[in-house]
Amino acid sequence: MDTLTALNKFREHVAIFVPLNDAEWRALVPYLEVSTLKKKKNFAEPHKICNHIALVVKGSVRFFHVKDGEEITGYFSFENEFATSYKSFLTREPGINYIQTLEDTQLVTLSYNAMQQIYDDQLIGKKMERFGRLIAEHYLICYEDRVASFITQTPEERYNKLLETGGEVLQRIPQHYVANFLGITPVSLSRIRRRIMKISA
Amino acid sequence: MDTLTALNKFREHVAIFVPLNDAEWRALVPYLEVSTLKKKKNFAEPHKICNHIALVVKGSVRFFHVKDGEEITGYFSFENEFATSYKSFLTREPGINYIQTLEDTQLVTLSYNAMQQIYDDQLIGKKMERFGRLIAEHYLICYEDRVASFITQTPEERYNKLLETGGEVLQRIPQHYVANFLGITPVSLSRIRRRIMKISA
DNA sequence: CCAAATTCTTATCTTTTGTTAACGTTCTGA
DNA sequence: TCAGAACGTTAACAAAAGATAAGAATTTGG
Repeated sequence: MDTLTALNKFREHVAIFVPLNDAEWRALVPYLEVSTLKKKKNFAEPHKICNHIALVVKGSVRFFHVKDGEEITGYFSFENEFATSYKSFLTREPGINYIQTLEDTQLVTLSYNAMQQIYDDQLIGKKMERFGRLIAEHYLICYEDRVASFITQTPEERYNKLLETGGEVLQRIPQHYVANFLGITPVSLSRIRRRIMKISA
Repeated sequence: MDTLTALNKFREHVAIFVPLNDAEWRALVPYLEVSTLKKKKNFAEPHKICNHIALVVKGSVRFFHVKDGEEITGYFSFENEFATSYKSFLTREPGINYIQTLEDTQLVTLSYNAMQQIYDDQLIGKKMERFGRLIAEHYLICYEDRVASFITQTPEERYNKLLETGGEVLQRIPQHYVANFLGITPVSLSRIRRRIMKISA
């Protein structure tokens, strides 16, 4: 995808939260960067400050922790979703997880410094504050649901819910990543699937 | 606590995120409400839209779901912490959980409508957009950590971490609420505690 | 194209958790 | 003040999950 198309995808996606007129868009563009990462390249790493927030315009990324040498996958971002190691990005402290591309992936990114400049911009500052707020609120809601699912549901219930609602993850992601995402081991997910098979059969 | 003291506590707490000068504060005050709830009163309920965000200036509240007639506690807010059923508040859809006072509690609240008016206010709109953003970002980070703990840690590890870091919850909250908070049953937490006792003894 | 790596399932065994119930203690509200 | 409710622990059993390993199928990368 060429740079212009990528930028336009970004504009479209931002418009879901705050529509920008042409003048505002022109003010924003200089802050944006378009980058392409090959498969299995890191966008964020532990012990490093995550300096960018990215919109995935093509491809996908995976969030994971490494514990005792094992990768534990926590999240995914597909096309038209944002990705950043939020805590590290916001606090300017080293992060604790990887964000890695699952395939060749194109990103439109904003650096932390660019973000702060934008917030203080005369023309678009207020609108972008709102944008930042709405993005944070959006992901806050996602996490609220997710924490609720960990507290109120069994792994099997979480998987069933994922079957009902979530398409993309189940289609495009290896099952052992999904297991981590649900908070269980791959072996355990395999057993849950068999259990469900037997019941519905 | 009298109304003026409560409002000043609110101002102080907001100042952590965005300091307000006197003119700005005077513009904000008319939107604020101070209310007192007796112990075990609901601030939010399932099937009802949560219309307010609250700062707890005195007392404490507990978030919980009800599943199969059982209460499952997910969170607490103590003094100088905000409380709202975020998803319901933001999406204007009925919530799925209770928020209930644990003791006689005093709150400074903002209604959803007030919030929207404030965001569009000429004088303080931009600053309050930032405030809303920073609050959402703050709680987003809390949730990011919490989800990571569910994915990467065992219940025992989560409890040990809580012992290290969290004071207030452990001091002021019945143990079976803490168990829910950790994603396990009260019986299981009791066993974990015994296990830890034996090791450290 | 083929060897190596990855993925998923299955089995076995161990550990942990859930469930239910009992018991003593503490708290609470009428 | 006093009876009932709530709380924490423990026990016994069932269910589920973790750990490890083996094996088949698939994918991948050189």
